[in-house]
Amino acid sequence: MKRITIKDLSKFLSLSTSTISRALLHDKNVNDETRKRVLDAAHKMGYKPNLTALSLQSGQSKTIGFVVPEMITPFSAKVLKGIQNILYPLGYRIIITQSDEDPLIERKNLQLLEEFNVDAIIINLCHETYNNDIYQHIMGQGIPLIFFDRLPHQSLDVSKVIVNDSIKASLMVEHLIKTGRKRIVYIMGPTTIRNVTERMNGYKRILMKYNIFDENLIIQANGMTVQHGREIIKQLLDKNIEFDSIFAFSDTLAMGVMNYLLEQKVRIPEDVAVASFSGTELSSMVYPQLTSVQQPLEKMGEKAAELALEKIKDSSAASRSVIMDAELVYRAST
Amino acid sequence: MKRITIKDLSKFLSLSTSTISRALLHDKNVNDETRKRVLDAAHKMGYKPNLTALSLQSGQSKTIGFVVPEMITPFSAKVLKGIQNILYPLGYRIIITQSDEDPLIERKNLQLLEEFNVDAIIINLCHETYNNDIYQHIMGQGIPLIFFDRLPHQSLDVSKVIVNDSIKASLMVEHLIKTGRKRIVYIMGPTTIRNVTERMNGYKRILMKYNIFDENLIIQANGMTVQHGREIIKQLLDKNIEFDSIFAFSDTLAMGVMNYLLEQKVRIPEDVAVASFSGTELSSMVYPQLTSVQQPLEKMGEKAAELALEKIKDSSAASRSVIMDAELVYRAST
DNA sequence: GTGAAAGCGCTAACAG
DNA sequence: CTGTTAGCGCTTTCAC
Repeated sequence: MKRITIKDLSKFLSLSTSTISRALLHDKNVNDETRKRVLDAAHKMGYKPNLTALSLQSGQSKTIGFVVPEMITPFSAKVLKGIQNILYPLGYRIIITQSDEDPLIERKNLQLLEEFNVDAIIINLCHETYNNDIYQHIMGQGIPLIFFDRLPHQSLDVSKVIVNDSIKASLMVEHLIKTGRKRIVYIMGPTTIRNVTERMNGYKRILMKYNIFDENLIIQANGMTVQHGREIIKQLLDKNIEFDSIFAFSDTLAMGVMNYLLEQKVRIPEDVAVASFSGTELSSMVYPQLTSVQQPLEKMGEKAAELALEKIKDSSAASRSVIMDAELVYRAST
Repeated sequence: MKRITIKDLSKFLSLSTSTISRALLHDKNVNDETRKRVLDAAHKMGYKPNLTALSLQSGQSKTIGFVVPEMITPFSAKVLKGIQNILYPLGYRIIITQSDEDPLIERKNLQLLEEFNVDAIIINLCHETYNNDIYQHIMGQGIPLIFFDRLPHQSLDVSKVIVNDSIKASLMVEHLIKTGRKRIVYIMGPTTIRNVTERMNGYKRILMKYNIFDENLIIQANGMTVQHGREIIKQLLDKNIEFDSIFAFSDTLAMGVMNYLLEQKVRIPEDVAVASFSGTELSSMVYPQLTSVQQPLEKMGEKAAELALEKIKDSSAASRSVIMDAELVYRAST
């Protein structure tokens, strides 16, 4: 019932607590015999170190905060997986907070994590600039901040993990062109998200190269949910703008687009091809299965965790930007 | 940079740490004047209590473990939201672990949480019986275990939160019957999950009532992913078994079924109606939108958190089972 | 109404 | 190689 402590072991073995501690920590300054006795007893009595005591002692909470804009899609869960891969074996706890795409909630979450005294925060933010002051504040408190996917606008000196949005967007759009599409719509999310612009740049560059760029084909959704996708494609159809394919900023936008098109008896990909950018399981869960730029989310999580550890170990370590390679996956929608 | 401690305040105000502590805790044994000075200074200097120290002192980690089988669907995230609603304002941390539908990983996760010294664990398990010994062990350590959604088989004395699977399954199947369907297939998941059987019972009962039960129409998928849904419906078609509708155990199974049917040019719902049981956003993200039994996931999370708190406060509190009401939501797939 | 001292579980000087 | 002591930040007796 009650947890066994070092003190219990010390009484039981008639050794000082320090010796027990040393033996447990595999300190060389312990007689082999003694160490064996201690380890045996610890095992038999089911000794488990009290992490709270360790935290207090070391001044580190051994806790990492994870802040994400949403958990409706598997996106964040995938990244979390990667973070857990690295951090759980090291005895770190991970605390997750969801911001619901609301900078104000994100703000609260960050404050909460500060109270929790986390050793570092890994964050995918929901608005480029809104919370810059808090990011600064957190970092001022000596808590490393690692960004992934969506970055803050102002070039804070932070470590980050991203994919090369622009290039991969180009390649995906080029894929559409090569399959004979000419009127390619880019459905973008809110421009308060850096990647939205990055992917647009890639889109624009390749279309210009092929001499088929038409700025009327860039349209902006008010958000990034399936519902937003439905709304924006409806508007597009209502305006009678001609198009033969869609490049959507996210899987969810693409799903909304596809749903609405299918309802209108538009055939995918025969009449309209659809491609997106993301990398979640969603793209292979829908009908038709969605061609998409697949980000290595789990790996990104692992990398982010490693960057966090670097900063924890040495708070003056230089910030690093890791750019990972995303993969184009062609499915039935194109 | 460095966190302000009670000691800092004590030096600054020339008061003992005990007085500071008392003032901060709104103990009556403090002069109003003094309290005001302390509170002011604490605020100005940005004092934040060190939760780790509090934990060590109180013997409670103020941390709750959350164990889920998967985070691909928004199911767990929704429940988590509810848990956070209750627990974050109270200063509790929440640690999440994913079991990937693998009892062995679940086992590891539980052990991890025990190491983390959590005050309670809220769990949605992945196999009815496999880890019973660990559940017992955890409870033996005085850590309350709260189950939701999927329960352990052996009737452990634990608090739990569920919906009335059987009744709602009946109602959903009756909805299919009332829209003219007669050959209704139940696609079930692994029977190592209690709800699978529960929902089957509901399905069976109503079909028998209408005198159209045919046990050949109960088929079992090997898992619960979209892919499993695809495989099982393919088998069904290959076997040339006649059917006009599907009641799927989960949203993901239903999605796999729908995808495959659509690929085979089967019309939904004209040729085959599809309904499922779950309650995640997925059902309105797919085409056609999926009729589904919607569970009040966020509320379930809140309830589970409350049950956990009850047990934390008074470890001898009686276990409670909360049965929540699920709602039938009719969409385009039926 | 306030302070001194002990203790939560552990590690890390410092002695010996 | 082992033991003693102090201290991480906080609350909580026990004195005064």
